[in-house]
Amino acid sequence: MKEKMTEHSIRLFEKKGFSETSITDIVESIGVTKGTFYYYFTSKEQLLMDIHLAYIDELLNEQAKIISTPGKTCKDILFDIVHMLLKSIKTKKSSATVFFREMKNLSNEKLAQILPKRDEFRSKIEQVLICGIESGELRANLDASIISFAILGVANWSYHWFDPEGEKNEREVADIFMGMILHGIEA
Amino acid sequence: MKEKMTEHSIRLFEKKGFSETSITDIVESIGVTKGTFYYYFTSKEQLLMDIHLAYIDELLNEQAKIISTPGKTCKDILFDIVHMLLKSIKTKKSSATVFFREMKNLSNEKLAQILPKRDEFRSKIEQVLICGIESGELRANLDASIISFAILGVANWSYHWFDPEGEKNEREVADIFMGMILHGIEA
Amino acid sequence: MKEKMTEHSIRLFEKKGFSETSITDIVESIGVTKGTFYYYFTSKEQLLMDIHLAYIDELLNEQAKIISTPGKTCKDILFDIVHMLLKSIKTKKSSATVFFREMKNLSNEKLAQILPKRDEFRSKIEQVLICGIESGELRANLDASIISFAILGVANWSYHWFDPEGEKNEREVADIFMGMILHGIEA
Amino acid sequence: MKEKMTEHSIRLFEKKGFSETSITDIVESIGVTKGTFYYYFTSKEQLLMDIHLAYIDELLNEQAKIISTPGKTCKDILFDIVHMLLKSIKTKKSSATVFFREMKNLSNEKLAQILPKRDEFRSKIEQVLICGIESGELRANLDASIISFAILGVANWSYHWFDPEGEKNEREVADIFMGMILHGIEA
DNA sequence: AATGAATGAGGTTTCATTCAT
DNA sequence: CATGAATGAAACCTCATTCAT
Repeated sequence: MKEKMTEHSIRLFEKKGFSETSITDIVESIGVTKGTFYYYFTSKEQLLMDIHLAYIDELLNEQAKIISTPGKTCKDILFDIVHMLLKSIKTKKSSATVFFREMKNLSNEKLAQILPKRDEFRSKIEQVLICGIESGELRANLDASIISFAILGVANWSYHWFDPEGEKNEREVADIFMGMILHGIEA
Repeated sequence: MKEKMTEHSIRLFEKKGFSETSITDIVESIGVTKGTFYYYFTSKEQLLMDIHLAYIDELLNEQAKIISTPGKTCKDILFDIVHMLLKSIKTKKSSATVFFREMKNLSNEKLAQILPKRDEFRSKIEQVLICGIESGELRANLDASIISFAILGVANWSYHWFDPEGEKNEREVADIFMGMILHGIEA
Repeated sequence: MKEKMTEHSIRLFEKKGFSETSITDIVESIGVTKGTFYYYFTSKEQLLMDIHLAYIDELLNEQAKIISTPGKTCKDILFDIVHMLLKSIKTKKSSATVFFREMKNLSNEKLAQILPKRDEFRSKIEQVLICGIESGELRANLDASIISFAILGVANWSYHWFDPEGEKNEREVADIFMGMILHGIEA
Repeated sequence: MKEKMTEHSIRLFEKKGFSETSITDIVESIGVTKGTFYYYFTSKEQLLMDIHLAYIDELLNEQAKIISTPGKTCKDILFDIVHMLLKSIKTKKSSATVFFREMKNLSNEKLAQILPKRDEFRSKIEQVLICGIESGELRANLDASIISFAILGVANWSYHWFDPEGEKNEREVADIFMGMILHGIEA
């Protein structure tokens, strides 16, 4: 039941926004009453926090798996991370949207739990870049920090437009993205 | 007075979010009464619409100026657009945040005015890419559409993290971004 | 201008109700601004009072003319009064509706000016009835007071349904009404 | 509680008018909070609609009982209907006032539910008249439609003045009314 | 004679939350 | 586990009115 509520909430939050979705909206969407909601969640914010945590923890988890897999070049790792982000936008578009858009609805204390994880994710990318520079795979004069933001921008921005049912699937988009990130677009 | 109200609203919307900012918050921030707000705006949504229109129209305007300036290569144009986006995030960070985050608070009719403009901006970038491909400046095998989203992602994502007072200014960040976009990061 | 404003107000009050019609509605309907309204009227209530006074004074005036015309039987007078009420509903339907429906929006002091006039109108009808009873024109056992209310009811209720453009004109309806009032409907 | 709220609302609407009565007025009159009101009613208009429906349905119901009772002449039926209307004005004066005066505060969709019922009530009276004409009880040359409005006017107008505590009770007034309606007032 | 900026009180409605059952 | 009645604070918005110009 808690799971079911969370699912429905994510969908509603994506469509209408967190503030614009009322507890009534949520409980009516699954045919129970408000009391039931407060049996499973202590507050609306708690529910939002659950969604955030589930999303970022999953991302960090996937990222860790990618990084720790032996026998990969840094470029392989970067590709896998970008690909994984697109896959997550494909399968969890609603969660992604809520995650990127509704963060400000968390209280400062809750934010203090989420923000470090967000930065950890980016920071791991930066480390991969540095590792690649040191190993000679990547250009020596890169600003690893700014480039990590650039790569995140390329991948994450997809939640604004990427359509999993569209012409290109997430693998193809990841290929195109990595083509540009690695080799640029200049002739 | 209307201008003043809009300014303060943008700042508040950025900090607290559109839905979380009340008319009371706005009018108290400048020491007038609610009636005054409704003397100048027909609704809260109208104010949000004004902000959106002002932002996107300004972007389109700047973009048009860049594109129509004679004697530029396509790469110059791309650089100028990315640079311009970063400048606009620097000087109008609040507006940018509101623009990218609070779009769902517009009614469908209002959205129908904004979305085409947003896509026009992206589409212009795609045209520059195509033009560059045809002239031989850019690689022939690019997917101009997806790449236009990638470039937008790199630039626009900055509103999440770019600090105009930080270590790098908008010119330097634009240089780094264009370095990656044009030449890639591979050694 | 004052006249024009009153006319438009009556029409708006009829259609939307007094409370539901704002000063803005009124001034916009004639293309001036709110200041202008307050140049001519001291308050919205004052305007309503003007409408009430104009209506009831006109009715009393017409009634007085009918009663004072020499050489009429009481039945003639009753007919003329009923006919006059129907004519007034025909030509001043909006005023009539406002008069009968929006009285409660007058303050007690204003009501104290209107109510005696309303009762004076009815009372005059009662006097005509009494006069007719004494002269032998009307049945001796009538309750003149209650019958005066009955006659008023027959005539005034017309504002709910009488359509001057309809099948019967006000003269024909007055004839039918008086037929019933004088001779009843029994075979 | 819902019943209690409706009762108090009717009383307040009668005294101050629908628009002039605020939700605050209503809930304060029974010592609950505004939230409670909206727990039972979806809107203020819904409450007004409830009142209208309850009133007209009750009238139609009573009318149907009168008409379907066997062994009555048409004149009996007419008397019973007029008497019933006066009784309803006696016992439900507030509802009657609200019903006759506040109809314009219903939206068009709601009106479309009420108006047919109102006309059904009048139409039933017309049918009784026609039946009486055909049976020879009533004069052959009556305009049944207009006369039905006249009878309704006589009876319904009472809500403006009838005082159940006054000199005459509703039975006596009904007798006087029917005396005029059946036999007229002429000597 | 008319305007337009500003007010402030009050309107209807929404909603997260509580709690006895 | 779940309900349903109730709360109360706060939301957006309207509007009669004032007043300097």
